[in-house]
Amino acid sequence: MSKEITSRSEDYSQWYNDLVLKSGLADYSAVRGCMVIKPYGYAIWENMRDVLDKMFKDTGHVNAYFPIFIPKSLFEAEEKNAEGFAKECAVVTHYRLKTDPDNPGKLMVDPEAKLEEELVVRPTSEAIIWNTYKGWIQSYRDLPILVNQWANVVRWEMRTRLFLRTAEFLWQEGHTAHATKEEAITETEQMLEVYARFAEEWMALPVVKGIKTANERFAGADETYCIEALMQDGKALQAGTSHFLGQNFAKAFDVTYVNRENKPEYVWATSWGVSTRLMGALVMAHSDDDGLILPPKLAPIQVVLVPIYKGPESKPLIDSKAQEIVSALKAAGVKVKFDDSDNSRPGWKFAEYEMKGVPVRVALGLRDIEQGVAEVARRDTKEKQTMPLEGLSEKLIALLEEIQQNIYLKALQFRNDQITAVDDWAQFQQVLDEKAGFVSAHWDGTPETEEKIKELTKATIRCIPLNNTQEAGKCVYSGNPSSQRVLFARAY
RNA sequence: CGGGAGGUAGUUCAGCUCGGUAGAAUACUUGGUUUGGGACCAAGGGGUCGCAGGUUCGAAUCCUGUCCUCCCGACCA
Repeated sequence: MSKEITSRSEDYSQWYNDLVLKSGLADYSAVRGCMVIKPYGYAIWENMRDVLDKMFKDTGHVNAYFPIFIPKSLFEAEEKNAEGFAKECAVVTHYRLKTDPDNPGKLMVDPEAKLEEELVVRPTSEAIIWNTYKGWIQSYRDLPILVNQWANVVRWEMRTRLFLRTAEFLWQEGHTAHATKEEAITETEQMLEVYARFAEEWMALPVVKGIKTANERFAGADETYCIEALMQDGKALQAGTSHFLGQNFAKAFDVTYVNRENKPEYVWATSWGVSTRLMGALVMAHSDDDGLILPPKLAPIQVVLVPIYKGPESKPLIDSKAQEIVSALKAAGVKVKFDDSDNSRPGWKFAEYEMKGVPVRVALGLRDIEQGVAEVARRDTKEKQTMPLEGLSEKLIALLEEIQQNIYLKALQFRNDQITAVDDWAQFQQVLDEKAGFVSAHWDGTPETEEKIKELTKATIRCIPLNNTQEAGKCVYSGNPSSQRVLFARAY
């Protein structure tokens, strides 16, 4: 059939592309580097968004929306931030088209309609937001400001991959303003914790919480916190970041407040974000050669019910029994689909829903009904079992929870097996080439060594884990003294 | 942005070397038989050959340009 997926062992990249395209998550578009997120993929993103949005609100944040266009003069105000993004900015220079006199029926950019000041299409919104915050903040009584926005951003990437790196992507960006450094740092850490909890409890994706080195830090931040996940091919993926921005943006945009002593102070800032890249992480973390494996808590369809008809007279009986099951599951809040479509047979449906990663499939035929049972298949292990119809919905709900737990534990074990402590340079390279995953090694703390290691092995320091054990050692590359191990990996 | 590969029916692809007016499988539509792991029979519809130029009596095929995708590299919070 045309739905064949390239196996992971044959070509991991192709496997990923096949999965995304053939399970109906996304499509390529007519625009370079930009994808169409299809309804099935968008449904997963909506689930992620809804959960995160609630978590943000539970921690005191509110949503707002800022413009997609940022005047160049605002964008360049915070120099490091501007420089960091300059190479990948889309820029609007004109505001009008006109018919092309030399090419009937075609349009051209109207040279008369040049903007006085170019508009940068936001690669991130710190500039426009801090320019706005200046007007919102006068006194310590105006702080903190805890705002999040759900938006699209554009980063003109040279090489794109579905979900993992696209020119346009969807994300949320939180931007907070605080009176004190301590409060801002607490906020940064709190949001990292939110991301980690979301990844582990909802995506079933174990992550390492850590701090980025200066080289890997967000442009304009004093400190970047991150959650790092490991994909099945042993490459690391940065799944979310939370930045302590210090007073950099407050100074660039002159945002001050007066404290209780009526003295002006610069405001402290944070920003934090996760994007549709999480979709890529979700796909790569759990899925297999037969298709997606989705964690039940984020799956658009948690249970699919496939009827097995036998002769036209069986349909009413099977349908009515199926409806009972559907009603019970729906009443319990389970997202269930009853696929009674007649244009494909059961075997085809089985394969299709496996491809789409639906966690649980229930098959129901005359034989089952006679015996008062149904055939239940779980996607994560491919195991089938027979369950009594009596109390079926409770059993299915328990099974969904078990699947959620199982794929997390499986990913956790894989991740833990893929952290290798290494103490000499030859072994460092060998582990990267032959085993991949995270390499835990001593580093002398200098950007030069980090750069050199990247140049030689393509591995970067993914993070310095939070609450890292302090132990004396020697840098795996330079041999200089080091006080702790850091995690290296080749990354997406 | 450099190197390589590709773009022909909804999809996967053949046809291109050697120019002669478009083909398979599958999907789709209709009717029928079916249904416990990707059903079968019969009939039917569907493509400005990525786009734009050029060569030619004639271009999917040859030439030029351009857009999109994949792989590798450089780049990337």
